[in-house]
Formats: sequence, C-alpha cells, structure tokens
Amino acid sequence: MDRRQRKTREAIFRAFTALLREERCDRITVQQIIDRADIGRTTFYSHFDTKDALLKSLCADIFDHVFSAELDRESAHDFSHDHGTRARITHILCHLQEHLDALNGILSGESGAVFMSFFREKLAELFAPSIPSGTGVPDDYLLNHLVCSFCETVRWWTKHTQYAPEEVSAFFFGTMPGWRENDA
Amino acid sequence: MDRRQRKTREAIFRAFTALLREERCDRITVQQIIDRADIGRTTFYSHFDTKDALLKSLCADIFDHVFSAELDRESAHDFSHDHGTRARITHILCHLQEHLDALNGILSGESGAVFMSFFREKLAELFAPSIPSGTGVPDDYLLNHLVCSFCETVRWWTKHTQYAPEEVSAFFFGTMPGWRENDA
DNA sequence: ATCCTGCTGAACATGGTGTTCGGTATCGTG
DNA sequence: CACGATACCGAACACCATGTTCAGCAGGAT
Repeated sequence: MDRRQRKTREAIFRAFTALLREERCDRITVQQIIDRADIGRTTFYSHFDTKDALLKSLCADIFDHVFSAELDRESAHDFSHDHGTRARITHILCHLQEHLDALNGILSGESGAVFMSFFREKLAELFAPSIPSGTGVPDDYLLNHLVCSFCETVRWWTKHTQYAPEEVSAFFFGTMPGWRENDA
Repeated sequence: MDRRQRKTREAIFRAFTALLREERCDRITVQQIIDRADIGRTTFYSHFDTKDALLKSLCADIFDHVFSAELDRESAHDFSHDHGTRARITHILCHLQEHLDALNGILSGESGAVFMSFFREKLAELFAPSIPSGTGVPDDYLLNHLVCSFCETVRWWTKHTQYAPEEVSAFFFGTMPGWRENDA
C-alpha cells in the first residue's frame, strides 16, 4: 500500500480514537475527524464510505490484533487445543489492555452496540465448545450468559483500569458457576 | 390532561413502538413517526423536543409501570421488606412480559443503550443490598455483573419469548453463584 | 522525466432536524 | 349554547451534517 495512503489511514484512526476519548461516537461529525486528522474532506471519503464503516474498520483492526495474536500463541505452544478456556481468556484480556482507552470511547454511548456485536460473535465461537453441562439451564441461555458476562466485564474494565488482566480474569471466573480453575 | 393530547401522545407511542419492531431506532426518522401516527409535524415537536426525548419517555413509561407495580405489590403484602430478591425479580419479569415485543425493538440496534442505562440504574438499587459477600471479587464488579446479567437475560428473552417469567427467573438464578433459592 | 495515483478544497445536491406562523378544530366551562 | 383557551394542522423556512463532483496539485514509482 502506498505510503501516503497508510499515513492518511493512520491519521484518521488516530483522530477518531482521540475524539472517541472525548465524546460519544454518535456526536462526532465527519468534519471533526477531518479537522483533527488534518486531511481533505474528499480524502476521508476515498478511504471510508461512512463514519460507520470507519468504526467497523477500527473494530476489525482491534479484533484482528486481539484474536489473531491469541490464535498464533495457541498454535505456537503445542500443548494447546484444549489447555483451558481460562488461559485463552487471560490472553485476550492482555491484548485488549493495549486498546483500553480507545475501547472506553467506543463502548460509551451508542456506538458500543457495533463493537459488542462483533465481540459477541467472536466470543460465542470461543465459548461454545466449553459451556458446562447439567446446569438445568438451556445451553442457548448459558452461552449468551457467558458471552455477555465477558463483554460486560471488559466494559467494566474500561472504567476500572487499575486492575491487571489476570485479576480481571479471576473476577470473571469467580462469577462463573461450573467452571474449574483450569478446565483441561 | 386534555383528551386530544392523550390521544396524540398514544398515537406517537404506538407509531414509534411499531416502527421499532421493523427498524433500528437510529434509522427511524421523525417524519416516519409523524406519517405513521398521522399527525402534524408541529404537533410532534410540541409533545417531544427530539426523538431521543421520545425514546426516553417511552422507557420511563415502561419503567414506571414495571417498577412501581412491583413496589405496590411489595407494600400491599405485608410479609415483605425482605421476602427474597427472587420473588421481586420474577415479578419484574412478569410486568416486563407485557412489553416484550416493544422491548425487542428498543433493544435491537443502537437505541438499546438508552434503555439499558435506565434499567441498570434501577437494578443497581435493587441488587445493591443483596450482593453476596466473601466471593473474593470486588463488590463493585459483582454488582455490575448481577445488573448486566439480568439486563442481558431480558434481552435474550425478547428473542426467546416462549419461556414463562418463572422459567426465565430460574435461568437467571441458575447462573448466579452464592444466591439461595429464597434468600430471606 | 513522466506517468500514475492519491490528496486537496471549494462548491453542490440531498435529506433530516427543529422552528415559525396563520389558520382550523376541538375541548372544558359558564 | 357560546366562548375563550388550547391543541392540532401543514407549508415554508433556516440550519446542519452527509456524501459527491471536479479541476488542479503534489508525491511516489519506474
């Protein structure tokens, strides 16, 4: 990709995440992004069709980073495939930590739904194989509960950034019935 | 209140909830509401300053109903004051059931955040006195977990309306550690 | 050097928002 | 019934954000 393109794209992302830290997503105008990124109006629209598309790209970027790094790690260490949901979770939290301040902006206000729907989808895949059985609750409900609890844990974390990933992971598992410390 | 006002207000609510069932809230325009409610543009704005205000009014109406009915019941029966969080929860679910289809519209898409923030506030008050202790997790986190889990339970319910309030209540408590069936 | 591609900014069309205003219909009350 | 008050009407308007167009300029690739 052309260096100019890369620079512009980065400038847009930087401007957008900076604005997200200050204001609710739906209050941010394209003009503000353009001004902050110091680019031309036409340029913005040549990169992203709409502000929504920008938000989705941003989310996709974060997820690519967070989840692909997670998968890499998994295939690198070879005692993988089932060395515990907990280790995975903790690692996802580690990667998310790098984006915590941007996430705070993304999650507050109305834009949260976009991120959350992405996030839910990814997590559902991750959790589906390891839902505990024999709880007397529909699997459907239980999976939703796990996914949502984790999402909300992350949301909570963006407001209480003093905790380390391992602690947050411990909190999460502390409220999850039927899961062992290391469910191998 | 003037009968004309009441009729108009109802027509607006009806139109809005109907539209919410078909489309994401942020895609709905004031013009659509006006057309559907068959009222004049000026009339709409004499009732609500913005579409956001309408949404908030709608939420407030629902909550007034759900939570005040809950409190009435509590003060009517006099063996109350602490006859269990579970009974309260089940009754809230009963009242919510009457609004399930409207809720489905409100909760899908971006508007969910508005409703949820109302809901969270109310629930936090309700849950705060009964959070279990000695779980090794910050009270702060635990309260958030309870509130969010219940919210997400309701959201899930709007997609799985075949369950009765008592069942949903049972699912919810089935995933909550440290709570007895009847914590008196 | 020159071609290509991305950036620029001003101008424009579009569409939603919220307001204004003169006029009409309906309400509650005496 | 009559009459004031009040709610409704709808067309027109100003405003603002969005997304597009276009002619020209600047930076990169070969």
